[in-house]
Amino acid sequence: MKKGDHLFLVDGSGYIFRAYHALPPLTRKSDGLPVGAVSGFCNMLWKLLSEARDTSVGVTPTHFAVIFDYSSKTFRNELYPEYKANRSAPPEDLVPQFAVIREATRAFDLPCIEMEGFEADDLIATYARLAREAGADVTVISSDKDLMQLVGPQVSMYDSMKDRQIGVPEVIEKWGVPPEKMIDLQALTGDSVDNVPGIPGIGPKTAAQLIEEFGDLDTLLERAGEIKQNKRRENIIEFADKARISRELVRLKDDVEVTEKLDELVLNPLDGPKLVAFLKGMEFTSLTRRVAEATETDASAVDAAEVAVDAAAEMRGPDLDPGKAGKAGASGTSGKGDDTPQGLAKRRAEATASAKIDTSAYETLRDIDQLKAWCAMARERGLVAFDTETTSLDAMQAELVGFSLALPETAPDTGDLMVRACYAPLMHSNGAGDLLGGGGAQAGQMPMQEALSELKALLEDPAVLKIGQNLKYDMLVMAQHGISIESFDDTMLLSYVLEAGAGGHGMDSLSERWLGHTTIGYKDVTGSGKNAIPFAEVQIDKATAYAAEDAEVTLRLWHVLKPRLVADGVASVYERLERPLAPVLMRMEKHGIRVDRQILSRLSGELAQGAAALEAEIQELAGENFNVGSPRQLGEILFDKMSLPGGTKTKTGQWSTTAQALEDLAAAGHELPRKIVDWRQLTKLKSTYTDALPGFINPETKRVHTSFAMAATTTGRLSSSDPNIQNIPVRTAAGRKIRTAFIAEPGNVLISADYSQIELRVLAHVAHIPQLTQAFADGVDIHAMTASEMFGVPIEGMPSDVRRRAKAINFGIIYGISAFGLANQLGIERSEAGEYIRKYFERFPGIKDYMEATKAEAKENGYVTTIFGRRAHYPEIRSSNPQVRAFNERAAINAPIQGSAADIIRRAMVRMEPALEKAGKKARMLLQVHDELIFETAEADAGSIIPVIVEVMENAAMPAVDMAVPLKVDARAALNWDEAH
DNA sequence: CCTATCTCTTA
DNA sequence: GTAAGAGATAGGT
Repeated sequence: MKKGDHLFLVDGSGYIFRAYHALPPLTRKSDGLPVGAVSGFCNMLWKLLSEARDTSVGVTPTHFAVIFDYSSKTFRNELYPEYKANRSAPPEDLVPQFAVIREATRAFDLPCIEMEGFEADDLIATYARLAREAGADVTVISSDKDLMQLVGPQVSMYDSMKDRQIGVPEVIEKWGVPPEKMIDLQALTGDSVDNVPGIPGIGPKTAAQLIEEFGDLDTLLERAGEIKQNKRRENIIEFADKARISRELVRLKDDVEVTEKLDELVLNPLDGPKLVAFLKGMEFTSLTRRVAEATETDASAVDAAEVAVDAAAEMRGPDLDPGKAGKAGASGTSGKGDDTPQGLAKRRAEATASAKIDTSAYETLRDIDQLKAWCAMARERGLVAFDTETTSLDAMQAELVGFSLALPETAPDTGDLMVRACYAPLMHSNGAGDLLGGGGAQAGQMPMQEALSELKALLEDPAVLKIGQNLKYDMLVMAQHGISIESFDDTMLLSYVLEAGAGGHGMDSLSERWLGHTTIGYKDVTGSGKNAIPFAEVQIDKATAYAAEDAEVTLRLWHVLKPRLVADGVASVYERLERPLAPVLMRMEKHGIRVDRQILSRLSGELAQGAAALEAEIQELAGENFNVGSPRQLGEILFDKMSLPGGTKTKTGQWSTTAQALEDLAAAGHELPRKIVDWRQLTKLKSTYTDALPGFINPETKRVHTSFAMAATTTGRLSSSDPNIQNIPVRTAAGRKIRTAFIAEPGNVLISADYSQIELRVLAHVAHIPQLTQAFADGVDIHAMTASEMFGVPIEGMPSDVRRRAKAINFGIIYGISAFGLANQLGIERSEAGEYIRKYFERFPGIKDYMEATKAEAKENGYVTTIFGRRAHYPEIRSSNPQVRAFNERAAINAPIQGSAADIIRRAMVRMEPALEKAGKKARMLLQVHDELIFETAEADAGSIIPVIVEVMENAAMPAVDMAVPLKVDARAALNWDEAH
């Protein structure tokens, strides 16, 4: 930037609030998204930019930036904890607009700048100073008096709503003091909106007069005794300290270490189609037309952009209200009269939890008319809790035994929530195999088909919200009967979004936690162990108490948890990453993957042979027969009997026989440990995979249907079980053979598409590491680049060991590195590992900053956040036990990285089916392995489908987050998983 | 029969 | 150093 340049700085946050209050309320897009403030903001930007192109107007910007508040927690809160403490929460319909306005800024191709710990005003002050020092002129687009201290010969302000220029004369005219005295003036008057104290009884007029008389604040405070008016004199003397604090609060910080440099703010020509796409998506018809004309864009040829209601704004929503949010969340008061989302959520929780649950009051639906009556009531209410009872935990093999419903009612006297619940038994039978014959249906059950057709009408009615706990399971059960569940909420997912890491999300623990109610256990009705009976054989009255209670508890949980979604600012995580994924995963599980029984059986035989041969050799070398699979017996043989050196003990005092320990012994020339390692590999592969997998082949579908758990991990990853397909071997040749058993149907192929280095890319983005960002932009080998930076070795011809070390360090960083862990991984001394880490931090100082900031955030809030707003809770990070604490710190450092990557692939999965549909190709998504998606499709279609898959995956973060680093996806098709991967 | 411990597989 | 699930053994009930 140079003399003659002109920088425009838009006070985005200030503008949002002004536009919101100035414009007619309740301007909404057709999908209900409130967009009034967005509309005002876009019109303002367009006006500024189109005038900028009109050279007849005097002022034309060469550089441009829009600045936002990041959160209200700034250095000012350290100075004065009450700062902005009386702010009320932003209006509910404004909250979602914060994110959209950032999106709008990007659509205009303008830099969108915000920084944690600083207000927009500080960033504006900093850029204004930098530009001034470069000799350029500055216009601040705002009318906020807090910014008037910046006005001077090179800096002026512009009130875009009143179309008014604010220079030095205007400041003097309005406030009676020149801009440089504005700080002193505000120190005296204070600010009730921001809770800046000032001096009581002094307003702008008196303040200006005092400053005129004494020159500045310090002089005034020194000579306050000279003031004639008694009360005024006393107040100034008494509250002198408050005035000094106030001065520091209103003084803008103009030396923030900003990341975007001035030259990056240069104003580029508008990208017409991009902006038109956004405006079209927002349904701003007249602005769309104006922009299309001015940029010569054919609006009809541009697809409307998806509008982001992203997490970032919701994250900040409650932050804007530290006072009330904090009080409502933490104090024990009932929050009566508190109309913030936090207050409402709290009142709802208290009212719901205080109610008694009576499991003897449930209705059993015996005939179809009773069911019809309940369905009619559900339609009237528009919402119903629903739960299925089945014969199996495996939803693919489960038979429907009955279902329960629960409806909300309002108590006439107190207005509290009351719940009516019922159970409809469908397939209960008498115990089979006893002397009386048994096996017949229990009396008083309605015909299955009629019941199902009533149920279908209810579940598929989008006007009735279905509430369930782990509804993916019920969806799968109902899908077997050709029934889908159309609009729904899931209490398990609500709980997961609200408090992943803070406790379990099963119904029993949720009921204890939120309702203080202990539910009837499944085992209480079925018995356990060898006395257990199938649920279908449970007496109907007992089943009614159990099943209807589940529906009631689910409904009550929903009443408690759903309002907290908005109160806690995590609604978009639920709406975009959790709820829409449930039916997607349901279909993946339902489809399953074909597994070749013959291949596994052959492998089992080979493995058995190999293991048997090794076992014989092992017994021979050991000189006795022992259980090779028993670590305890093995440890005694190796370290007591044979007295091999270097043995270590586990925490329970047993000899450690880990693969690493055995490898070390093998390296020292001992034959036995090597054979143990080999034997373990073979038996592991056999027992866990080749023997176990065939047992998961569904007899009906002949395919394997894993179960994906959506609420199992703290970070947002999925987990897989029954069988776990996320740990199928890949690293060794022997292990990979197991993957060859995962095959496509004849005529089909499997496609595997996986993200390349997604976690390191996320790290580069969240920690703002320029070298990493550049390396990914250039597509260079990231580990080699790291090695080159650290060890000064050129990338060309780098020894593989140097790269290996750098790779271990990169992974270590993601895992919250410790010298101990890195030393272990690389087999080097801890001191050497510590030296590597020191060097790494020296070369990439941003990483250290990121780690410290993340730890501090976790300690402060009890949780950390992904780039999409998902929270991972670490309550034990404040533990007094240093080991526990350190472990939680590492986990907290890892969670935003692992979790953001998990969010990205979730977004891809949610968008994948519509994208494939739109491309007109039939392809089924089958599996997810953290950074990889597996599909099956007709062989002839693979070539045309791969680009669609890659496109969806690589753009999955957009538009909610515009990553600083490109995402890269590799995809391949083959007849089996091993070759596709 | 249930649970804890140890080990090993994946990203 | 992060995140998972699962099998075998051993020891309690």
